Amino acid sequence: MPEMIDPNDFMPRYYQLANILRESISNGRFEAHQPIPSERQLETLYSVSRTTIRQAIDLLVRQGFLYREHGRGTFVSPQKLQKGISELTSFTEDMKQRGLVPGQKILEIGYIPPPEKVRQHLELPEDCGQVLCIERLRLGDDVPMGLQTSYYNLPAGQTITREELEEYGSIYRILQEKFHIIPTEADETLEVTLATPREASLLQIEAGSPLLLSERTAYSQYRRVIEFVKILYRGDRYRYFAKLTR
Amino acid sequence: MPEMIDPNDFMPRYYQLANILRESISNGRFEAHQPIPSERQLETLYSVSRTTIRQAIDLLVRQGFLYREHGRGTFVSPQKLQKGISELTSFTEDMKQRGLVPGQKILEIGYIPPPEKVRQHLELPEDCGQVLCIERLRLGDDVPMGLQTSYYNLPAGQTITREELEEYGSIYRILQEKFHIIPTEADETLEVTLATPREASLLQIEAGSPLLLSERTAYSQYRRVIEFVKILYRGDRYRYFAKLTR
DNA sequence: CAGTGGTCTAGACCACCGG
DNA sequence: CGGTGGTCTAGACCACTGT
Repeated sequence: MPEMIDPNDFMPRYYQLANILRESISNGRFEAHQPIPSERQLETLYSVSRTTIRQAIDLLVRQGFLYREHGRGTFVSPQKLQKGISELTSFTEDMKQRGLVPGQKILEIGYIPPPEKVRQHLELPEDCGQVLCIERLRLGDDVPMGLQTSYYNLPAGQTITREELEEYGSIYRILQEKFHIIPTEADETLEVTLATPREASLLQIEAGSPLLLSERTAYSQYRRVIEFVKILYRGDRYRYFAKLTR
Repeated sequence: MPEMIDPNDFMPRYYQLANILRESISNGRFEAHQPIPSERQLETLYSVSRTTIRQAIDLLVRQGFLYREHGRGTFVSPQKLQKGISELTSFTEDMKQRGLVPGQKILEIGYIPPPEKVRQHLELPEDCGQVLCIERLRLGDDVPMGLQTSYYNLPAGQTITREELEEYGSIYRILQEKFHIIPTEADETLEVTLATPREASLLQIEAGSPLLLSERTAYSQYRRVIEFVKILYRGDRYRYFAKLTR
């Protein structure tokens, strides 16, 4: 019954195993708070060494699917701990995870000389040229959720058009599929602010309503800054989740 | 010049090595964006196997001190990525990390029947008794930063007194030193809210000012819920940091 | 006590990067 | 090509848990 590991697959074995185990958890084949087979058992079950087993389990523990207890075993995390958070997601993915249909209304798209703060976050020199700036109203189930302004320093000669953005829906998808740039890490800050009249009218709330301001600098797999994004979320519709460890 | 690893130390070798490397980074012995010695070099430098080396480096990569590039080497992260975030910290530790002197004014401490929401977060049955509730005004450099209400379901017969709390300053310290309970994991949500007149007067702001509301459920090393904490941060003084990965 | 996860070793081969 | 990190093996001993 357990799916097997293909040694010739391009994916590493520990990764294949992690997928198999994660699948067993989602299927309910392994139940919450119940132990999964011990590492020695998995060794013979899947014919891989214990190191590989542990690498797979490490991954799932970090993702919140499993937890270990020394001398007892490895157990399945209860439901609410299974949603991996503190993950770098695009607005689009974020909405999907929340069970909402993501949407957008493009307000602006074009090249501008970056404001000082943006320039610093993008790690650009003072005499840098213009950067791509996109302002969008973001929707969840067709209702305004936030106002997003993002800045990109794309490779020379490359750009993103309004048509592409409308077609793909998500910048992260374009970056990945068109430029092979994968956002892998980001620093984010969250704070509270109040809506200006313009922000309020776009978000369909009253001026002075509280907003959650997120500012994020994202880095590619090559450790280069790829974007600086500012999102103003409606205070009454958005809640931020994080999973903390020590 | 490198500090050595003591095989007889109670700390695992990979952990000792991680400390040595982290120290070298803070000292500036290793500089930002410069490579650290390769894994094979570290193997002979510290007389431990490559597996152990990699375990140490893995730790520092997860903590944001180092990054790897396949085929090139392992490098020191730039300053701003060195502050490990998304870590579970008490208010006290949080303030220290921000360079402020933590303080508190205890408003209430005593046993109450938990409100429904609190009871659910603490995973207690409907007919549970009373739980310990502590309300404190939290200060940073003697200035009000937030209003904290925390709930605990302590082991039978155990409790925390006002005197202990004033002496230790931090609940996490009491939990650790008195009860040997270590908070190791937590789920947190952040949202925006507006100050009620009472909250405003305690925080010395105007009623209706925006606040950042954090709600956190923390788990012990035994995977038991140990606390549910609600903190209302002053919107003008507090900013939340997170480091995201994918 | 036997079984669990935690740490560790000394190898090996691979994919990737630079000169 | 040689050097780097990425993956993997087949062992070993330890600390901890339960019965």
